[in-house]
Amino acid sequence: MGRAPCCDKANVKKGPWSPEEDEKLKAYIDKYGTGNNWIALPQKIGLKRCGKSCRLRWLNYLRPNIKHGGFSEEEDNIICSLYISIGSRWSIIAAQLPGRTDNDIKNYWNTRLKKKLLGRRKNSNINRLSTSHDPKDANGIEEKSCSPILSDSALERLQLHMQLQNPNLCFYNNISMWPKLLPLQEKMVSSTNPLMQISPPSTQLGQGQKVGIYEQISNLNLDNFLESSVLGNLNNGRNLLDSNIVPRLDGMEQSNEGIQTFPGEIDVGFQPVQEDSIAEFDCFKEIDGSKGNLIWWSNDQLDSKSVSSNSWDSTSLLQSKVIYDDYVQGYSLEC
DNA sequence: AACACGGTCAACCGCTAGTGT
DNA sequence: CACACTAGCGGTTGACCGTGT
Repeated sequence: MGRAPCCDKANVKKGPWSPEEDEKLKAYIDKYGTGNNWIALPQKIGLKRCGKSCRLRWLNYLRPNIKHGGFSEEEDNIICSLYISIGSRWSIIAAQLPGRTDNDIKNYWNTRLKKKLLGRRKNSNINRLSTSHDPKDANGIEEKSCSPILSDSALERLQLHMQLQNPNLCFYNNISMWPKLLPLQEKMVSSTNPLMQISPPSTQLGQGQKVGIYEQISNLNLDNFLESSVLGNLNNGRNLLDSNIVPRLDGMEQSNEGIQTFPGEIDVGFQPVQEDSIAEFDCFKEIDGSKGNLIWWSNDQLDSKSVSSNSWDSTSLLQSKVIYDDYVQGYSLEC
């Protein structure tokens, strides 16, 4: 037994809205409001439309102060930042952009922004994938393509991750991009965190360089880092980059919220140690030539209602694992 | 001029969470 | 507690339009 339809589809008009329909809907809502019942609304007005359709039309088009098109560079950066951080939570992203609808942002991302950001990177990534794995096996027999089968979303975010890893742009590899830690913070971080005492061979210091928290992070799993930053942000209500952070590398299983443990991987989590200390964080400038800042968002900057109402926590955990698996699958030497 | 193709965007669809009974 | 119903969300579709051939 299927679900009952929300409306009588036989008597419901579909397709583009006429100006008359718009006027009816707008006039009614202006006068009476939605009455918190979209299903009943079209009958009251005398519109042969589904309630859902009315709602969508109002929210995406008729609502006051709606902006269409003409996204500013600042808006671009906000969308990019949030997409990298939280993925396709369009409603959350839209909540940060007054006058923009989730539908608008979704369309804008899918049709323009994604291409703008990924387009230039695409070729180099393809090259990397094709050259990093010999298409022929030891016997010279051409293998079936081992190109990673990534979900679109995972691929996009992976590519953006890689974009952030660009040696010329990435803050992991570019010390000048590292956020400035307050002296006290740096001291706290280095004195309390075992990670800071671990200096892998790859982190030999060059002149004028320092090994700090961010370089240590760079030796860890990138996805863990990014996903943990998001999880730390939303699950704990604290922002990795707003607060000070302490990556954890203690080899112990962690079950705390916001701490992810992937099989066979170093356990990486982040603990805020000083919430009122805000590190400067402008390291994502000029990604793909953009002059603006990419912004990492703290929980209080996000609409916590929409976040929580979206069951974000559980899905993000799953999603991050999927992305992580995709990443491993895609770039595994076994491939 | 006619056609093909690709980009854009409004609208629809199906699913899920929340709420009321 | 179970069920029904609704709002809201993200993915997808299809019409429209501009551009290239």
